[in-house]
Amino acid sequence: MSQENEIRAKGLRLTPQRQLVLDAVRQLGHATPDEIAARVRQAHPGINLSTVYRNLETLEKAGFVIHSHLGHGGATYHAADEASHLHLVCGVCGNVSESELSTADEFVELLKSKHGFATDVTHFAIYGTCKSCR
Amino acid sequence: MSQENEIRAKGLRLTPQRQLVLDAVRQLGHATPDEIAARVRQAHPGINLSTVYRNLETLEKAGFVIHSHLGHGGATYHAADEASHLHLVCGVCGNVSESELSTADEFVELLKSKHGFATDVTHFAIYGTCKSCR
DNA sequence: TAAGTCTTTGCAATAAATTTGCAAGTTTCA
DNA sequence: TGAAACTTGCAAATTTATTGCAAAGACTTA
Repeated sequence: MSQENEIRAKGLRLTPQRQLVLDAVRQLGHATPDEIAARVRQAHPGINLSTVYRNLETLEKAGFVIHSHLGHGGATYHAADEASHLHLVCGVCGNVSESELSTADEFVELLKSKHGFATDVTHFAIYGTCKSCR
Repeated sequence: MSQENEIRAKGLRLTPQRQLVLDAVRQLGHATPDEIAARVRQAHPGINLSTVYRNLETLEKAGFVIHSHLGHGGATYHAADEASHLHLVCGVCGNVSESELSTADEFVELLKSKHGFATDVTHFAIYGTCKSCR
């Protein structure tokens, strides 16, 4: 074989569906399983939603993608190697904006020193009201 | 009438179900609609889940309770007048611990000055790994 | 306190988001 | 290439939450 695929390199089987799901997550930035399925269907119309769910789970275990909780409902996925950031969700307009991880540095430090808690600030959204909705 | 009930005082009708839902939220601290229903059933076995949902919604609009997002799924409710706090959810053991609101003061300030974002830190959980799971 | 009015409840049906069982189809690797 | 292990598609089952309605209950007022 000419060049090792990254998915195979992690000991996973390479299927078109799996590769497409990973590609879609990378292209979409933040996306729900449903949005990811829609994207994959552009190249591979027959893919089943359950296949998308199962691949997201597999890809997350392998470290390719990460999910976080932005809205009031389901998870959204993004590529693990994408520079990560805080998600600021506006409760009024529903918009998701971003902030650098470093914004939370002091806060994370405090939680560690006060409670011994190792925070992953990217996993859940920061909720509030954005500038323009105030 | 002898003494005004707090629920009636807000212009809501006082039903046993409604009072029991409010009581349950207060007693349970953080609880999902399902847990609340289970608690209410101890006193009022026939209550329907949809009644619980509708009352939680009504009680939230009236300012008695507040929901936040702790786990990976649904909302949990707590009394609005309970001293509020940050929710620290451990991804390993699933435990929810608390931290004072003031822990986030600097962080909230930063988000405001950097992005004009008014944060409600109680609404979503802070996710990470707790002391004993590290 | 009984009538009238508006709200709430229980129940059944529905909806949305996932998850699971399984048979058939693929991918790997010796 | 062939056997073993893993994946997929499909349908059915779950879980969590919402909605329509008719019956029951709470309130108000005369």
